Amino acid sequence: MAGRRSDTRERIQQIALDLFVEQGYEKTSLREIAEQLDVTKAALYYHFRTKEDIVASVLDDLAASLDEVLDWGKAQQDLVQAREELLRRLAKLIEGKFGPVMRFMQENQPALKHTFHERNPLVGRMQDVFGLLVADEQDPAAQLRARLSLVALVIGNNPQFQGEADGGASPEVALEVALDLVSPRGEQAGAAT
Amino acid sequence: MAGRRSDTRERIQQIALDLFVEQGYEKTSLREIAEQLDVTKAALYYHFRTKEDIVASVLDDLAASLDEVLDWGKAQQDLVQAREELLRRLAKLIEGKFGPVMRFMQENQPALKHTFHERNPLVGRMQDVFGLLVADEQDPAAQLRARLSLVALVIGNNPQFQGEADGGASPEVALEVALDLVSPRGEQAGAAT
DNA sequence: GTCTATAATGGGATAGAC
DNA sequence: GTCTATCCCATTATAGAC
Repeated sequence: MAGRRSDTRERIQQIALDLFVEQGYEKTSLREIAEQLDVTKAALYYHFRTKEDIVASVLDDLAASLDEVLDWGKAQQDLVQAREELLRRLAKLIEGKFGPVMRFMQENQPALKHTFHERNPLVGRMQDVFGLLVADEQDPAAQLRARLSLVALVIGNNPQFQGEADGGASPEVALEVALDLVSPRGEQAGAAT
Repeated sequence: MAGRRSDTRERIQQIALDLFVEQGYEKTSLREIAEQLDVTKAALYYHFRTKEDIVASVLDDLAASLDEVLDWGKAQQDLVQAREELLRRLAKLIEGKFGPVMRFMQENQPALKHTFHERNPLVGRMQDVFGLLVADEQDPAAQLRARLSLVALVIGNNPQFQGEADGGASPEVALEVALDLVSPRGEQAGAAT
């Protein structure tokens, strides 16, 4: 499915996202994106009406994939047991093609808040993710840990951080740390995995 | 000390930083900063040679305060015991006037990497902080947890996140979570605090 | 120490040919 | 579907008066 008719649109999404992650959304100009694609600015405007729409389309793609995970999670009866699998599925997403998008979101929060304020399809879904991930909604520490578990996955899959570690490992380590953050408090030692 | 002669420079730092955190570094123009201060752009250029210098001066202030904490930490013999106190001192910094700067750093990483690449006085010091915070340098998971502990402090002190939590607490919760992240693995349950 | 006025540059976006 | 050429606008930064 999806064929290959006019993959230019996808090439724009990929190159643009890479540049946005590397240099930031505001610092990256359409001229720069066009140059890397060997096309002109006007060509970009054929595929996307505005610069913002490029980001919006990428965000929509992530939202769609996130919905699959969320639908699965909401259908589970035993949420305590589902939490671990939920985190694994999120990790798979971040290890795959959505790592850059997540990193973009984490490193460009002002742009997301300011330029995409209400048009961001991820805010509500992130709330849902945290809702599934956290055991006791009345426990602020658990709320914070749930957020940190996602941060762990994103940081752990960041090539830059992977280079720093002596051991070298990372996506696996990130998942291990993330799982520990959402596992019930008070009785874990070295179980799971 | 510090008197009050020409507090305009400090007012610029504060207002500018607030706007940088709120809207992002690139989206905030000097005109906007000047308007909030009821002065003109040219006035800013009397106190700071460039827009970048405003950020640099704020970063330098944080670096100086960080050095105090680092000097104390490096002087400790029992690093295992010092780790907890180290984190408390960092928490104090973030609870105080440096919360916005830390949030700025966390939410504007592309700008910091791109525009301040080698001129950022914090990169080396952050490495030092993590070096003190982590027990086993060969353990990638511990490295990641050390980084997350700082993220926890910053997020926990973010007013926006404080509003989300039902309980309401936060700086204390953030410290609790952060401490747990750097405490030796495998034998903690609910101790400390 | 702060102002007005302006230079110089680069950005996003559009019109219309091909 | 991609191009050339152009418009309009905001930005950083400077010059020089007060």
